[in-house]
Amino acid sequence: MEGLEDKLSKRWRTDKTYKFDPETSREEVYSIDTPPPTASGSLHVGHVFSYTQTDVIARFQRMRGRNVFYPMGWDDNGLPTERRVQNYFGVRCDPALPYDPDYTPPAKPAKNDRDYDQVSRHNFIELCEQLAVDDEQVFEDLFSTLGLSVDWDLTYRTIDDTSRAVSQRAFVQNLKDGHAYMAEAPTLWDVTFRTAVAQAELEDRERPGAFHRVGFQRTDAGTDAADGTVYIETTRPELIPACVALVAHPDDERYQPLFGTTVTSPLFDVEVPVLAHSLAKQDMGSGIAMICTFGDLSDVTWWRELQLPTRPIVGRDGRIIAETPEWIAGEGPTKAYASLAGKTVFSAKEAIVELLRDSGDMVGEPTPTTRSVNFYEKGDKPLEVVTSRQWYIRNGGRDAARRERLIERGNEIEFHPAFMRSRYKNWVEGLNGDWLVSRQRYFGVPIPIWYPLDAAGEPDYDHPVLPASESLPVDPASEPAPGYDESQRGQPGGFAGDPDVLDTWATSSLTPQILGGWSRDEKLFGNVFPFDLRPQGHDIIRTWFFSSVVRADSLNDSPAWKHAALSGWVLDPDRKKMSKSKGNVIVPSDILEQFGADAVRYWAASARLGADTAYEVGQMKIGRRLAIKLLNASKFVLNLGATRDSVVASDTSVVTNALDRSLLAGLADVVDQSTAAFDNYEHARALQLTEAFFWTFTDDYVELIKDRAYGGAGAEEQDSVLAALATTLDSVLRLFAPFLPFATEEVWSWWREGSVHQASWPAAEALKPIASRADTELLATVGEALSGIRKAKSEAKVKQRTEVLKAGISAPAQQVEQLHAGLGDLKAAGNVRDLEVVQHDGELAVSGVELAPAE
RNA sequence: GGGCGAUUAGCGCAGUGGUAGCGCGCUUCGUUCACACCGAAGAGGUCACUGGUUCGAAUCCAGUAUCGCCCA
Repeated sequence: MEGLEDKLSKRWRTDKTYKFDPETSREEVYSIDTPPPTASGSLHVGHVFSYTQTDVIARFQRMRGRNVFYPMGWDDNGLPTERRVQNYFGVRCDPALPYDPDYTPPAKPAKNDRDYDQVSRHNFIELCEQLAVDDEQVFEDLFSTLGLSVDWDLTYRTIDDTSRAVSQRAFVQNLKDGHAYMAEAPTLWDVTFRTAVAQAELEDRERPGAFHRVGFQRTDAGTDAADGTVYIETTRPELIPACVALVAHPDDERYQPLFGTTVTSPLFDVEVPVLAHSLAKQDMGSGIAMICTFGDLSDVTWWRELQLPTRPIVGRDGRIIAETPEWIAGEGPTKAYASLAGKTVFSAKEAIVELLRDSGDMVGEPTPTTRSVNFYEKGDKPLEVVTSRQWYIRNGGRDAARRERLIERGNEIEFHPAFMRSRYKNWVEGLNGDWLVSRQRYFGVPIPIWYPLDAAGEPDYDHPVLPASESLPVDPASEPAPGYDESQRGQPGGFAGDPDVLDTWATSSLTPQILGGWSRDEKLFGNVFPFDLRPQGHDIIRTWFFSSVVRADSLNDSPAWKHAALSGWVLDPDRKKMSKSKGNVIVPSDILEQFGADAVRYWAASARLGADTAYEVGQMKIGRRLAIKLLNASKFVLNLGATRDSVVASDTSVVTNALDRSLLAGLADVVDQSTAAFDNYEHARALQLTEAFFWTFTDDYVELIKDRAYGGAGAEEQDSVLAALATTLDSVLRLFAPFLPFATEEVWSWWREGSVHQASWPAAEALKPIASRADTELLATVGEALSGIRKAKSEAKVKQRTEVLKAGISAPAQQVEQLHAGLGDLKAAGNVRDLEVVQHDGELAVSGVELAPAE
């Protein structure tokens, strides 16, 4: 096994074994839209696992005669790369700095990120590009060693010129068609990364908090003197200055009398209405809540549906806005606000609790509680909701008809396994807003938009300036808007470039368009789109899968793919998800080195699609054993004299022996079943079938026919055996080729021309004439008898080669016939001198074994 | 709280209506000219639980429990 990966993967590269032929037609093509991995992330065993499963399918389709379009790309666009570049080089982007063409990063990054080098946006992007290329080489080497049958000539990057152009073109197209729009709206905001965050990037986390019981004064207290105070319980008292209303459930009798009245907020004396809304929870706290702009997504819903004013107090830096807002007036309120201004929300909370305590507006002590809080999946501070101007793509989140349409798109795609479709459906049904695609970052695809500036220098957002399609990709931060000169940038009457980049998903959702040649090579696009296969993990159905469906629907009015193959996850042996923090991550290059690619592939391919699978070294050892067994058994078969010419083709008359016919009938059956399994995207089943057949072949058949193969029963019998051996080896190599590409290719090279990976998938047709007059059970029966003889020797604790002087086999009539057909082979393999077969009802049994005395 | 899935031998898994399977591990034996990175043989399971449908259920239905994932 050693050395095969290196030798053969180089040969495949040189010979362009996996090259896609562009001169083709749609029916010939099998196209695969692999989600490009993030090369700046760490390589983990999950990559090896899922990419192997895809490759197995690709190899099968190629052998079935399809022109396989199987590119690999690198998703090097976006935050993970930015982060890695910052830490790797010790730099930080300051977009205000000018470009320094001679810049070199520090030899060693500063320990504290405060001391990182400040670099211009252009320099920062250069560093991203530089590091991404290095990272990608590591991935490519690994995938080559693993034996992925990717056409490396088609490699792409989600940040390269083509991808940027396609991404921008698609965005402009969406904008023209009304699928993209700009809006000023409450937006989930990560204060650490200073960027907006989309619904798909959200994560709920449990966080400790505390209910603060705070009183609001009724403005009609004079008329209803009983009690002029309404108590709310809030976990975010620091947002009291942002309060715009109180809300209770319409059925809540305690508060029904208050609906339509107003109250004033403590400390700030702002008058707000008391309103009813069904989203308010009667059993939560005191049953009445304050609505702030904005504490969380419920606030956003209330604000929108109850048409409330906006009173934001949290800035994009996560701090309370410094200037006193206009709605806070009077000496007391102004002073109270001043003591919060500029503080983080955390400090502001402490400060306001003190104020409320002193003023007596807070009753009792805060009650600890746990609540779930929105986080950006990559962030570690709770998200704030801020109002800002952002770009959106319509995804059905605000439009039920469109949601239905996208669910229907999902129904047009065949999921493997089928139950995964409900993940998609559930996600689409649960959407609550459009897809926010602007990101306030640097390393990404720039939003290809400029805005005219009016006489006062204010941007006119209603009349954005779009680039011409042929000028893409563009960078509005460094290129002037069409029809303007760079000198007019930022000048009254001039223009401004949109400073943001697109969400990475806005580009990665376009991999079918990027690699299929959309808008650049319509002939190619017509031949590969919609893609036959989308392989991916089930965890990214809501992100990658969904966003791709959205784009293909809006741009191409089509589903993006015909089939989706969802891989499971790799779990550690304790069935926990592997993660860096748990320290249970396996380095793929180590296991490839240790067990060999075929062995690792065997482990990955023996898992069904969708099945989460334990990382198991034992399974790789089995794979390694299988690969070695295949090499050894093949060597043996070929040394017996089997050649290419021994393989049975149209003339099947050479196979005269019934046992040989039985083997080939079994082979025909395995070919049929394995093909059906593959067609059904059940590669694990195909592997299992072939493997079981192969072990029967080596353990029973090969043992039985050795004497005949050496010529012990004459030339005709020998020819029959050699034909059966060669035919079986030929098919078995093809059946195993998708799983064990290295071992099968090595064996193929010993006796055949070209590559097994360009050979055709075996067809049972040629074997049908043999199978039709064969007894498929014969081999199993004779094998069972052989086992009986071996057992007698095993129990007598003698060597297996010990001669048997005399033995008897009793079996039902049908099996007696089978045993007679294989009697010569059985006697030779068991080294039996005198073997008597008698008919007897009941199970086959070996008895009366007389062993020759030990020497 | 909602959705989806899993539960079969010590471990990892296959098995969608007809006598419970595979591999590892374990026990015993064995270096015959393909293979010690090996071979042969063997032991080992109330198919999570409770009901139901059926002549017959690991398999279909309902419920329960435990675990996992996704979403609130």
